[in-house]
Amino acid sequence: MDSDSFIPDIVVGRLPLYLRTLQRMKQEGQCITSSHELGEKLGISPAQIRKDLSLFGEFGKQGTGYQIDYLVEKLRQILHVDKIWDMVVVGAGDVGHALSRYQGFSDRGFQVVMVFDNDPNKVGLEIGPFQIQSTDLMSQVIREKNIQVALLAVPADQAQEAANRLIEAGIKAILNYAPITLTVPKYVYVQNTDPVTHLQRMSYYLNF
Amino acid sequence: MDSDSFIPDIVVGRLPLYLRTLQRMKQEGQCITSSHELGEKLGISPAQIRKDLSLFGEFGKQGTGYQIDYLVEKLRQILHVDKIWDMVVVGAGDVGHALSRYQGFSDRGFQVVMVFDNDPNKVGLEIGPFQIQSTDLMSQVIREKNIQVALLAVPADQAQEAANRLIEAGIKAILNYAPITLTVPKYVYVQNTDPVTHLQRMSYYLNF
DNA sequence: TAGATTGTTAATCGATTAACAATC
DNA sequence: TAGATTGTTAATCGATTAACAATC
Repeated sequence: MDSDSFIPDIVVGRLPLYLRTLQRMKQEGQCITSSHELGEKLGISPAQIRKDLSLFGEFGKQGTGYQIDYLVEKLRQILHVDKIWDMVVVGAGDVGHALSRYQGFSDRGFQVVMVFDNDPNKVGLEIGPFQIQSTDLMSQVIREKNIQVALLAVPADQAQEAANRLIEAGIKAILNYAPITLTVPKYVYVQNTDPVTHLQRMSYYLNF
Repeated sequence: MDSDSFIPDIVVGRLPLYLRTLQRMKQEGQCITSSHELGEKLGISPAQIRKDLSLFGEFGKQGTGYQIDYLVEKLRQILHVDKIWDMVVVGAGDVGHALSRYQGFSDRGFQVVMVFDNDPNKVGLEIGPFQIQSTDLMSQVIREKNIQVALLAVPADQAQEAANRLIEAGIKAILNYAPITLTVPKYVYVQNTDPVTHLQRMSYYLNF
């Protein structure tokens, strides 16, 4: 291991999958696993899993494998989800609604703390456990609470402008649900989840 | 070009992004673009875009670039979205609800035709423009209508079983919203959209 | 024509895998 | 001990980029 070495982003992208699967094994009462078993479940080669993990340390034991508890803890530290990140939801449509009520965040290092919409008719309405806030207050709240993560669920033609405002207010990571490629500074991280691009990636292989 | 050659999946994965951006340019009235301009918008090198496209044919003109209309049409054919694929939504929770009402499918080659849930208390309720159907009818409907695409939005602990039933009924492509790695035969395509794995990929780079 | 941009080749770069000594 | 599995190196494989002739 060489803890100062550069970690390829493609490796970083696999770590959450390892963590998710390990936590599931743990939940099912399992205590130990191997790169072979984990790879089997994920469709990833055992060698790749060992190589990925070895970039961060030596977490296993020859002849035995990996203690699930310990590896989960290490991965949570590596991915910075050994705390809970506050997030804002921007856009109180159907997607924003689903995100506001999603139960799966808090176990895994995140929580929604506020929901914003620029439609005055929506402001004040209940959405899950939140009251919809005006986007007029957005920058201030983000700055005051030092929020770094945003879930962007506005229509495509408003997404870039909303992203600009979020970044200006200090947001560093955006999970973008709008079907558009955002232009952002290098220090801002974006992940896209447009359902249609995923579908089109599959329809390529389908026959009519 | 060599139309019989194997296309790497990583290339297939970029084509929907090209298509999405080109359709947006078209919508804004633009007629011509270049690999340079497209790459600029997507954060992809011009050489890569030209190379990717050249795997499928010669779509551009030296000195000029690409006719957007023509390239859009070709990409739609390549990705098999020059028709509309029928889809079923499985799971009528918040995510299923958002998917059932999502306005962005039909423009881009897909449409939801039915929504299923195994909760008898939900069956019959309205969800967007649909009535929730019992999963008892699911296999039959999928088979009769020859549906190949499913949006899977059930809780994690029911996802594998639901996937098994879908595959058994003839589903070939699953967009999986459950935070779990599905085990499927090789002829079935799965894309995952777990929001938390995306978030964790970003939190790795964030500082407390 | 001069400038621009394609399609394609060859070179570079990076990621994956095979193999094995170390060791539990 | 014998069997299993790690961490790591070197080899292989694949993807990206640089460069340029062709040509609009």
